[in-house]
Amino acid sequence: MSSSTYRSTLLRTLEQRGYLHQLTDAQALDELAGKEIISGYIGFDATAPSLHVGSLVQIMLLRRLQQAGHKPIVLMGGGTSKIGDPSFKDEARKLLTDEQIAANVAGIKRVFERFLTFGDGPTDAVLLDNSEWLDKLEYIPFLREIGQHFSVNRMLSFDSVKLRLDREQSLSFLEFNYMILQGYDFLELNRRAGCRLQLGGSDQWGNIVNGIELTRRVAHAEVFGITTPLLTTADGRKMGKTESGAVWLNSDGPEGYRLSAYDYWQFWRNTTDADVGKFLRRFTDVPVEEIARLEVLGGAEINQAKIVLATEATAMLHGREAAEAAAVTAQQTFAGEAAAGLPTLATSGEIGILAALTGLGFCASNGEAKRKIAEGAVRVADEVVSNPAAIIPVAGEVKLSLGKKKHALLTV
RNA sequence: GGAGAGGUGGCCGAGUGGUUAAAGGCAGCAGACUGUAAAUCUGCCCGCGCAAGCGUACGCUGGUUCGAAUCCAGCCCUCUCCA
Repeated sequence: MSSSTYRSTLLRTLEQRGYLHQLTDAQALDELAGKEIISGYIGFDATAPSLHVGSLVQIMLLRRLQQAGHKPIVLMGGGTSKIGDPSFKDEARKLLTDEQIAANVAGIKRVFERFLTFGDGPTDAVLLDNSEWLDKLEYIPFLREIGQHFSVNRMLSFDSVKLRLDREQSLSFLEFNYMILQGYDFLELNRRAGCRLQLGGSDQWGNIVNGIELTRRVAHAEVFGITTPLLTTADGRKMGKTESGAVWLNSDGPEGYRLSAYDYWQFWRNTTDADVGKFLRRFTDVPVEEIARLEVLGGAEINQAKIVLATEATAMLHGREAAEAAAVTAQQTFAGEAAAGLPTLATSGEIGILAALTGLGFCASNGEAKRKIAEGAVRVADEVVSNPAAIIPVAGEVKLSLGKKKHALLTV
């Protein structure tokens, strides 16, 4: 791809950094982006207390939008989360209560402030919640105004729905309406905020196109859509899992929905060679020329690029200081030292090896911990532990390791 | 409403009375090799227990049986065709 395809900064950047999959009326959008500030939005689910890296492409997309001199709108799906997006999902989602959703929205909001500048200026980001308009909808007026513009025949032909039907899985009417409500969001944002652009993952194409058509028919406004390629790792796996589960963006928040800055750094550090360039372009602000230089490093030298990736990505989310600290901790740890900055577990002066492994979340059960000990994967102060009944005396700090990558400190 | 098919461990998918905590695959974890990479090979992969063993588990609830994921009844849910 040459950068000469587009003239606007926005589209050129997006193309260069690998965010473009499909877009509607590229020409017109390119032209528009070149001459005025565009408000563009992305919808985010509020089904968990934190977003995870799976949403990071979208978050970065809004950041790029703002960097290119446009206005990002973060649309929290407080309303649509009450339904659940059925797109490409095999089964209906559990329905959440209003309280759960409100709590989730609050947790998610904090992350955006790290990536976007919010405020009242023309290109400052704003955050809206679609429950603001969806909650108040009245059924009959809605059907008359909006429903008449949707053809069921057409909706059934969308991949997102077709897939579900082809696989003989049920799709409730509730879920079927998701598409309509999401389309309605675009119309509403166009009316309220002059929004002209919706961005999203490639699985959102159908929903986005619906919104565009609805807005054109009802508001007679020309609006646009962009989707990003589905992000998978080079070996075809879906991105966003680590040894210990999902890669959450929040480092605070409820147990099970957070990930420390150190672990976040590690996640990026462990990137597959083949993905390093791709990730640097998408998830950091490192200039493309610099990335071009880094990504061609061969052999063990590519690790330099991974460190840059990890540090830059972590700095964006958790701050420069936390990122540097994670880098130092990692460097020391993998050089065999007991470094400060590792996850810690407080003890009362001694602790059973099994309790330590489960307490840190390294193992899910005592049984698993025992298996790992039997496999010779567990080390205390770099000495392999072979006795599952071992009690570790903890004076000061003791390093506990599972495998090569999981390390922690036991403290008093 | 009628007829048929089906609901198995994170996912896919075998299994139709005991040897089944349930084949196989995927995903995951660990070991070896490496560069905290990939590929490959090896081991592990419901919980508790040092172990013998115990407890849970095949949509739900009961039943038959010495013994059920497997048989029977009722219920719930899904799919296909018909009305």
